[in-house]
Amino acid sequence: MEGYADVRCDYQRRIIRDRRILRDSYIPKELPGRQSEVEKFTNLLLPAINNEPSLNIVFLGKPGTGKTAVAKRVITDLSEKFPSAPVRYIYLNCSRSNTAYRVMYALNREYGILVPPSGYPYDELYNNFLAAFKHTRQWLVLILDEVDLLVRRDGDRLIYSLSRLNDEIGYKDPGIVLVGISNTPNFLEKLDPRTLSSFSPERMYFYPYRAHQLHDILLQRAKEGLHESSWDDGAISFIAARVAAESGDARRAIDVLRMAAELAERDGLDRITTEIVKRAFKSVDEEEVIITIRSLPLHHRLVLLAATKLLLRNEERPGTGKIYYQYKRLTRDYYVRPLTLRRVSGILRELDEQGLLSIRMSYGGSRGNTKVVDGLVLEPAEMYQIFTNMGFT
DNA sequence: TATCCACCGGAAGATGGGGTAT
DNA sequence: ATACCCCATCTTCCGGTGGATA
Repeated sequence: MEGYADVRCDYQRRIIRDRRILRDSYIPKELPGRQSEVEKFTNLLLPAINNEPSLNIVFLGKPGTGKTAVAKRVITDLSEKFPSAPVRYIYLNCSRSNTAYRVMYALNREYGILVPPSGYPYDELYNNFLAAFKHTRQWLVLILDEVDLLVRRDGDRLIYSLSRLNDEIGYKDPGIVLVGISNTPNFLEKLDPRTLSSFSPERMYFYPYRAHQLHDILLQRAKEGLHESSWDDGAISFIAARVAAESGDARRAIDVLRMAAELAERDGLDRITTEIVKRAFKSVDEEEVIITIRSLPLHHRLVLLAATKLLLRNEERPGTGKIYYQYKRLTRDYYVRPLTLRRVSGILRELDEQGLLSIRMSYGGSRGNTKVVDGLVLEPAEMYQIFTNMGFT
């Protein structure tokens, strides 16, 4: 796919001006629909800039609601605007640093301490960090993105020790401002009460974008990233309306715009139309599924394939038992030892969380209670096609 | 109303892989 | 060589679960 992209660029660049702007990682100067959040977050950090205690903060909201964008926008703006403030900003994504140890490892590195990525006692890294932090005499604004992943995997000991730190530090000394970003709205309920009471963050809720906000976001990306008059206004409104109806996820809306631009260029068109956008929705769904499956371990793939095969055979709502049986046959074909039922049950849950299939509980009385697969993200035939393209049968 | 089906899901421990320090 | 540390993934064990059934 990458190879084709290069060729395409050589002979046809009628639509896309700057591909980077069509990615969700690009953070524009202005964030449409999130100006008040930018303002609120900025104000919450101002005390630290003035060398005064500042509240901890948590961003709560579904994916694609602008949490990361607001956080990054504000810290880059603040560090440019107040370059000599006694504040240091660190952004960490907990999908990579998903244990307390790894976060501490990252913090050690940020403060110039070289430690091995594993092998040391956690407490030693913590003490390293504490000493270095005190030595700088600067406030630390620590943004932990996707912090719910960290807590789910490793508990809340990191949040506990970092928020407790402020109490132990001298009254007039610089402290830590913890900013947690969570995709799960009930994140705070999962914390230990003791942790919650010393963390006790100011909550900022991020709601799904509405159609007009998505429209503004898309228009901004189009103006910056696409050539002039290379899109129909109707096409952009269509994306905004449909994404608002299904999720309000700006990341998805931007993805669709990017895909529509690529499809239009590939077809040699000079503008993005509503027709192209409709195709782009389908391509984005499929692209996402393929990427997800590629990142799946073997047994996850086999479980998904087992469910797909059953659905393909018009088996309605297969339960864990049937899926496990089918999965065991697949493991024979691939000469691997099958995992236990307990594990496969867990894998089904994980596939559900990744959005590849959807699971429902079935209370079947004398036939027992079990999880039941309601359906796949794609049609079973499409899913099966993806598997065969990957060499599974 | 007690029982029982067929699986649920938490807890704990095993396994095997990475590492440091002495 | 030995003793310790971190970590993801899986197994083992086991007390639930809720409606159909006897």
